[in-house]
Amino acid sequence: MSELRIATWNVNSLKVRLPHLLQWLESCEKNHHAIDVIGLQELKLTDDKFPIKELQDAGYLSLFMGQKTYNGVAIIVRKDSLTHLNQDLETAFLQVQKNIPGFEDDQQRLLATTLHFKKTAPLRIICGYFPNGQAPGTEKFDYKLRWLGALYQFVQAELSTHPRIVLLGDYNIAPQDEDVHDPAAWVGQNLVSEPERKFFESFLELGLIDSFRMFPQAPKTFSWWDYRMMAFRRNAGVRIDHLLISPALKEECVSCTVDREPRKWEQPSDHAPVVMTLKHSN
DNA sequence: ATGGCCGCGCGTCGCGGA
Repeated sequence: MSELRIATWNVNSLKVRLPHLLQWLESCEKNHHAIDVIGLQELKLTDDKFPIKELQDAGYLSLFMGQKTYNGVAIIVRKDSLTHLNQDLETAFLQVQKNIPGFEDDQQRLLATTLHFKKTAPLRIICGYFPNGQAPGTEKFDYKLRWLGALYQFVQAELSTHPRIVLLGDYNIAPQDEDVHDPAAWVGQNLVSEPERKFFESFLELGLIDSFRMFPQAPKTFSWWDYRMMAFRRNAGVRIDHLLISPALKEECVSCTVDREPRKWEQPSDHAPVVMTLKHSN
């Protein structure tokens, strides 16, 4: 039996959070829970500033697409976890897709790639930083819905060619009331409004599965807490970071958990990493 | 108690985040 760990983390500036990322990856490795692949969001840096070398020194290869100030996504893979033929930057990331095909966008929000791991059959990883949306009725919200519509089309097409898909990232959608600390106060608000939740549902209707909800979870488990109002101490959060898996992966999926530890560290990201484990019997 | 924070840029406040 071997395990593969896949994570998602909105780091809210990779420049600021690189030490946290490296520390977290190292601590996972030390605990014999090494992260094999992680999708990052909100890099907030241009490609020339991406810490390729620091991550390579930590044993990880990087695929990234940044921009100045806002957005930016990356997929980082543990070199040793890849098949020997794929253990360098030129060959690690196959079938790379940058942003959603056919959807004109200046904002760098989506990366997809196929990875060939030693432990399992190839996986199609789609890493998204879904638009925040600001508030229903705004232009940014319209953009969020258009982006979601384009993503739906893309994922539908991907499913027909790639059976083993992980759609991970910062969805900026809390799918159910149990994913919100105070559902009554949030009714109709951004992140929980009906059209957003309908889109989340539409991905489930495509057959994707919210890996987090496959398992019993502590009530009030969240992945994001506002920096203000002592939200983390009060656990006033929302669960908006998700790993959805295609049906082909359901039997292999054995856990999905939020790691709250890095949120407690000095100068943290406002998001916590979420980790999913696939078990492959061989 | 509807507020309090944080990161960024060419900035010393405004914007975006969620």
